[in-house]
Amino acid sequence: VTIVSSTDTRVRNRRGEGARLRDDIVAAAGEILEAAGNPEAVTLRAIARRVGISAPSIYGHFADREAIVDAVVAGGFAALTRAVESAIAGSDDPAERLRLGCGAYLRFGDEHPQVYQAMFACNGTIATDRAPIAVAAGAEAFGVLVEGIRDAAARGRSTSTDPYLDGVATWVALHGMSTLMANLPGFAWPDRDVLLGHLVERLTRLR
Amino acid sequence: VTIVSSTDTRVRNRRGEGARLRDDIVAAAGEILEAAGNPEAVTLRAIARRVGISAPSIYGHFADREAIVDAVVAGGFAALTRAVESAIAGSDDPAERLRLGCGAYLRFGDEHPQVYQAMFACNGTIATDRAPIAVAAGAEAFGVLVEGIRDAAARGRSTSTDPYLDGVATWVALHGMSTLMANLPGFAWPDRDVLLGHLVERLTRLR
DNA sequence: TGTACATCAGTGAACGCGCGTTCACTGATGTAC
DNA sequence: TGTACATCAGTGAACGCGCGTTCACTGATGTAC
Repeated sequence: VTIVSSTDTRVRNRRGEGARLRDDIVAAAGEILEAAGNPEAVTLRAIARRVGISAPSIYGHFADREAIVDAVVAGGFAALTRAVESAIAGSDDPAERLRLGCGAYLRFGDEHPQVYQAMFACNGTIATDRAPIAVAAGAEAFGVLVEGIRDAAARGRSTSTDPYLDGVATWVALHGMSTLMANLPGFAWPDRDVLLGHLVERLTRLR
Repeated sequence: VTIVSSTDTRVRNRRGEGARLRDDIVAAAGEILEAAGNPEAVTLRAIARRVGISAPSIYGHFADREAIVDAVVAGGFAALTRAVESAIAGSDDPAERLRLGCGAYLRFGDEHPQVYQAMFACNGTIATDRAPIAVAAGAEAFGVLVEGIRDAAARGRSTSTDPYLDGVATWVALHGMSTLMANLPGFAWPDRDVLLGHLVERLTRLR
């Protein structure tokens, strides 16, 4: 167990290296979000306490509080895309690549449930500005999924005749599985891998 | 458009009817949640402004702020169960009943996206106390789904051999579809009913 | 090699705000006699 | 029928808190000469 005391004093960055604080701020924000389970807990003061700086120092790197959460979300999308792409690189078989990719997607949600939630919680009123970020970044990972289904169909491993529709279906199912399992740990869930395999198989129409 | 001015003054309840304020408080909390899109916006003062009372009056009916949100969530579960049950009463055909029930579930999510989100957002740290409520109340609606699949299978309308697993699969897919469509309106969604029909058909194994 | 100086990476105190919650209270409304 | 009184349904002022943000500042670090 690593305990970061709140009385920690950080050594000041050397000249020219001030930008490193930016990364520390984003990392701290992500940790606070993950620990508190709610984006409102990611306050400038909480971040400052965790990093070991004073709150106003943050303004050298971010315009306001919201910009920090946006950076956490952007980092989450980058990490998710990386995870999925490195997972599917593990096989040449199109059906297996679909399974690996979806498994990696779900694993990301398991490991960073609050960041994952924040990534897709740019709902209506609150952060309409962030929706385009999510759409653009998520579109990349989503495109990989659709291409995977198309490829599997072309090579006779899937009976899909509408890869886009099947891709959306698979994605919403994965999303629902990830968020519900995180939020309702008390429910009598079937085995994670059985459920995942079931969804992927039926929705990407593997055979 | 109905505009409820914040300078509205409420007529005081007559003696013995004080409990009516309780319902007004829960209704106002639900409206604020739905309008603001985030549970932190449901403050005692915002509720008081909307109802036309002073903030301390709320303490006659609720122990604290959290209890109000809990009441909204409980009301949401009751309404969801009612909606699903009244929808499936519209047909005797087991496959059609599944479609109708899932359609009603999704419609509830469409019409009350923030309440729906709050119902299932009793994540880890924040409101562990609320998880049992969700599990118990949701279990009722979920049981209806599993029974529906079992019934359809018994009458030859579904090829399901594991109604529980298929029920979970259907549920997580509906949940994912509901929350993602609400949160990412900018995405190029397929037609709502096509996607819904697709998910229900494949996951409950209709034939 | 020494020194004045610009710049960088932050700090500390303070502001105004809305919040949950408490406290003592008020005034209308029913009820007992 | 009248009246004293208990009760009910709230109110108004105040508290302490943590927050985002601003402002003028400080002191170490590198650079020009």
